Amino acid sequence: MPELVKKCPECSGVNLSWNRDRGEITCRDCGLVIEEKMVDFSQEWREFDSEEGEKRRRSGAPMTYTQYDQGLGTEVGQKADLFRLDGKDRNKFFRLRKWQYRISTAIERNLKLALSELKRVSSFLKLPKSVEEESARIYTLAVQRGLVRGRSMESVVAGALYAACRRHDVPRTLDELSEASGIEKKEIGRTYRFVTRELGITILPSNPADYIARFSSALKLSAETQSKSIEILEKAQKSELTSGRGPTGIAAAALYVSALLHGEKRTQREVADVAGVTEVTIRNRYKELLEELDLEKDVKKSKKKRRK
DNA sequence: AAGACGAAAGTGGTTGA
DNA sequence: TCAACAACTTTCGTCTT
Repeated sequence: MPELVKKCPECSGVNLSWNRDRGEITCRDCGLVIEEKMVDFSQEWREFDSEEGEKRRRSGAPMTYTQYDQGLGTEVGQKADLFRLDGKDRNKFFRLRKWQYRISTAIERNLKLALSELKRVSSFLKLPKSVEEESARIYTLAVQRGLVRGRSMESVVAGALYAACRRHDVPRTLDELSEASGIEKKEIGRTYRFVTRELGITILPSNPADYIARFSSALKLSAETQSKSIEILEKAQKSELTSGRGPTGIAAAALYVSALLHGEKRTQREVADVAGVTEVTIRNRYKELLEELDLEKDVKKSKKKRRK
C-alpha cells in the first residue's frame, strides 16, 4: 500500500485495504473509498540479489499504448533499398512509400489527438492506469481498422474507455463517462457496442456488486450496510432476479434495502441520484427483492424499531 | 411538506420473422 | 426491414409519515 494515506479521513480508522486492480483504497471500518486513483509505483517482484533483479528487470523503453506509436516507430523504405531497384519497380516503390507515409501519418495524427483526450477523460474519472492502457489499446485497434470513420474521435475514445472499465471490473456508468467526455450517453453506448462487436471483444455483463463500494461511499453508508447489501445481491443472483436488469438499478436497490435495515435510511431520491437511475427503477427492484428474499418482516421490524 | 408508491405513456435498443 | 418486446424513464396523482 502506498504511503500517502494512513488514516481514514472519515472515521480515522487505520484499517485500510488497498485494491491494486481497482486502484482504490477502502476503509474497512466505514467503507469510505478514500482514493480512487492510485498509481502503483512499487516493483512487482522482489530482488534478493542483484543478479536476480537484473534478470527480471525489463530493459529498454517501456512499450505502451498510451503513446501514439506504442513507443516504437516503423519506417518503410530506406534509401539504401533504392539502389537495388530500377525503372518500374522504382516508381512502384515511391508510390507505395508515399501511401504508407500518408496512411501512417494520418493514423498517427489521429492517435496523438485521441490519446491526449483519452488521458484527460481518464484522469477526470480517476481511472487506474491499467484501464487507461487497455482503452488506449482498444482505441488503437479501432483506428487501425478504420472504425473511427464517420464517428467523432471523442465518442470512440469514450466508448473505448467504457469498454476498458467493464473489462477490468471497474465499471463507471454511462452517465459518468458522458459527464467526463461531454459526449451524449446514447452516442457512447452506440459506439461502445459497435467497436466491441467489430473488434470481437467480449465483455461480460457487469456485476452489480462492483458498483456497491462506490455508491455506498458516495452515500456515506457504514461498512456493515455495504457488506449486507452485497449479501442481498448474492441472494438476488441466485433467485435470478438480476439477469436482464440494469446492474446499477439492482445495486441501488440492494443498497437502499440494507440502509433501511441498518437504520441508515436514505431516500430513494438520494440513492437514485448516486446510482444514476430513477426512483421508479429502485422501487421496482426493491419490490422484487422483498418478494423474493423474504425480507418483508425484516423491513417491518426495523420500521417498528425506529418508531420507538 | 416530503417521501413513498404505482399507473400510464414514452424512449431507445434488441430480436426474430 | 419492420413489428413485437423488455427494461427503463418521465410524469403525475394518491397515500403515508
